[in-house]
Amino acid sequence: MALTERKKKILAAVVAEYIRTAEPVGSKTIAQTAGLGCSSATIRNELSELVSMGYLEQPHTSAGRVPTPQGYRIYVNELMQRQRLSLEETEAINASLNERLSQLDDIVSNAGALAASLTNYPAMAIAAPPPATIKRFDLIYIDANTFIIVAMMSNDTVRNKLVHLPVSVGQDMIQRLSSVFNANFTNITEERISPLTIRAAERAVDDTMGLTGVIASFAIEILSEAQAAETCVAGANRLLSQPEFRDPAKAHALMSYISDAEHIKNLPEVYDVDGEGIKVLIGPDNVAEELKDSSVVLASYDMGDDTRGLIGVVGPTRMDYSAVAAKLGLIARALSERLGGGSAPPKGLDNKLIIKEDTNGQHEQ
Amino acid sequence: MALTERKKKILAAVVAEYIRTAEPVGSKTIAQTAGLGCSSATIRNELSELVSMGYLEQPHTSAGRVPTPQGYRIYVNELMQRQRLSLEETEAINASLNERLSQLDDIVSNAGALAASLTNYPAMAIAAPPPATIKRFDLIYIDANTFIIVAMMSNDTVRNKLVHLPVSVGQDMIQRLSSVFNANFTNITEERISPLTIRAAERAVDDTMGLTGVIASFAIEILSEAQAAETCVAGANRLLSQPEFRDPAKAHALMSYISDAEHIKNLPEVYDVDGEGIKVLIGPDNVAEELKDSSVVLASYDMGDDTRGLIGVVGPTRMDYSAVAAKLGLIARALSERLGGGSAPPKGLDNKLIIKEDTNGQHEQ
DNA sequence: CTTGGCACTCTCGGCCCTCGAGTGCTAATA
DNA sequence: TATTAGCACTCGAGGGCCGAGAGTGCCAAG
Repeated sequence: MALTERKKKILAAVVAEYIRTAEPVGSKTIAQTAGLGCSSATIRNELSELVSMGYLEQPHTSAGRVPTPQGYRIYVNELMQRQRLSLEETEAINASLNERLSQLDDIVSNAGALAASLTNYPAMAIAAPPPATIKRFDLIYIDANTFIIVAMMSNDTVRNKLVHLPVSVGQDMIQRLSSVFNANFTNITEERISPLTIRAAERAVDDTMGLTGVIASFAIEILSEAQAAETCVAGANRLLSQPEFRDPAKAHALMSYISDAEHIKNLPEVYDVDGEGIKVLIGPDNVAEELKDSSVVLASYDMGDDTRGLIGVVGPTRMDYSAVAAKLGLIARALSERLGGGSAPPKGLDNKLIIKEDTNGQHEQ
Repeated sequence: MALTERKKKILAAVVAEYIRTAEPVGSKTIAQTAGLGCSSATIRNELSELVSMGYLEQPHTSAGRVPTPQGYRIYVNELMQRQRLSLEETEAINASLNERLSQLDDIVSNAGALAASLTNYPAMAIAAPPPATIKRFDLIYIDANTFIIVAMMSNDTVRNKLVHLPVSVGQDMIQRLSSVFNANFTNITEERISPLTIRAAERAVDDTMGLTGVIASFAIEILSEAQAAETCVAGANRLLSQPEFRDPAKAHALMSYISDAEHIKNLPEVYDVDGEGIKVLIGPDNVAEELKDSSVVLASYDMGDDTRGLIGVVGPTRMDYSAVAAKLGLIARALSERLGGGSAPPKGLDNKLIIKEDTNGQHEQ
């Protein structure tokens, strides 16, 4: 049986009210709020049909109705009115975006943190960059025992490493190493670097001190890092403000699950979000057992370099889909605008320097 | 009144048992477990004195005893036997350490994650590095529109930035910029870089395109970043496995507090942990209102370069202090061994290359 | 000083009851 | 045929009551 117009209105009202209050919704409430001119008895009849159609259910005989996952599905796909964010909200979001993204240190984790703070649900962000290669090596000679490897990558990031040597090395050797690596180790993928090619390079520069190996392993390391998906999870604690996680055991289970970036990285559903769209996974839609009682909303954005980034939010099935979708959509669009658009410089920056950078200093022995 | 030997034993038994079970401890339990040959009636007398001395309290008249913060204090300072970690545990910890720290990407967050997973409490890690300066600039000319800035810092990390120019620049200009910056902007702190000095440099190289400003702002940026304390919080969700956080409101409050690195960074108590010691802050010892019901255990370790790092753990006052102290101590010692010891290379590595590195690539427009 | 004994206190869990929200059904009505 | 008012029914939440059990404090005897 198809949904009559009135059934749709009633279903929408039930879902909206349940999202608001987290309590089963009764016929009387709907008669009052939904504003269709009929009595609660009529609504009751409709409700019980919606139950038998599988869109609603009753926790027990004398309780109100609660949406089923199918009910949410219909709501999300057809009934929900696209929430128009108020001007203030849009402003606020843009302000946060500007503030957070001015220091573009780590887009992934910033996008995640932003989504979490705007939606008040735990958020995650993923970026799986396209395979990168090294475009060019530079070896900077510091002193007889020290040099720096600088590698410029095909995606225009730069990586470096400081090498201290227990033995002395001449500037000429550094020179030779540099040209051999530029000749043989640029524009190739990780798997093309083999012990064989390394031995060959070693012989070519007459290296008896293992320098070739050091540079090669640095190359391997940054190549494999460059293709690893970056993930971040932010604001997991926000789960606790949701009444459905009043039970600490439940809360703990889900929080532990989503707090582990490995889990997120391995979610298959994450990898088929199409283009600009927003994807909503409701309860059992989720593949992971731990998420079967929760919902996930995902939005993708253009990171430039043919990369798409993904931001998402996790919450109870009783999630405020329309607000979340609106906010994620806004963030995704804003990010696409800022980062995307191929290699053309973003408007308004034409006469400024365009900079890609690599930062962060660490130690290693 | 001083604590008699027997009172000490009884107090220790109460605290230990309460830590184990999270339930008030009765006189009978102690008579049986503590193994001092006297009856529960005797213990009762002693217990009530311990109550009037302020080391124990009763939730209600007919319940067992629970330690007060002062009780924990005495326990931690005098009564607790230093837990000897079993061989397996030590092995396990060392194994994790080796695995996690082999990729020394980010010591701070790795140390935090490690402490959390070993103790099963939320953990935090902080490192406030000593002020660093730039030792040397290298500008790598890529093409007429592109160059890379490489800055080697006094703490032997290397930072870099890729600069795209909307105009063409000759290799000679890059050359000149490099020598001016090496002459005027090395070995100085951030505040010594002023608009004035930048203007001077600009004139010196005859720069009309703002290149000087770009390099100078990069210098400012990395100098200020280098002196910012790095912080990380890991495993906040572990709080939920503690019975004292069965109440979601409490759990949420504390989790939100500790999940925010800014809060952690600003904890004053964090900054006066002396040398090798382990510091235990019990309930009201904490300055932050949010931590008054919880305890914090802190251990510091030597990161080399005269820097001390800090790892800590947050939990209910009913924390297993002796296990936590033992584990944090072990981690701190292991880290000190690996990272510390001034600039002398760690033993066993003498004939290997010693490497300090800087990695991580990012974008900026 | 210690200890067995005993009365007392307080919490916890189970049980019962009432209250109220909400339903489903029926019969009357438009 | 669709709607509605009315009414009996169901079920859970909350409150009060009670008994069991754990633990205490005190007393008098060893």
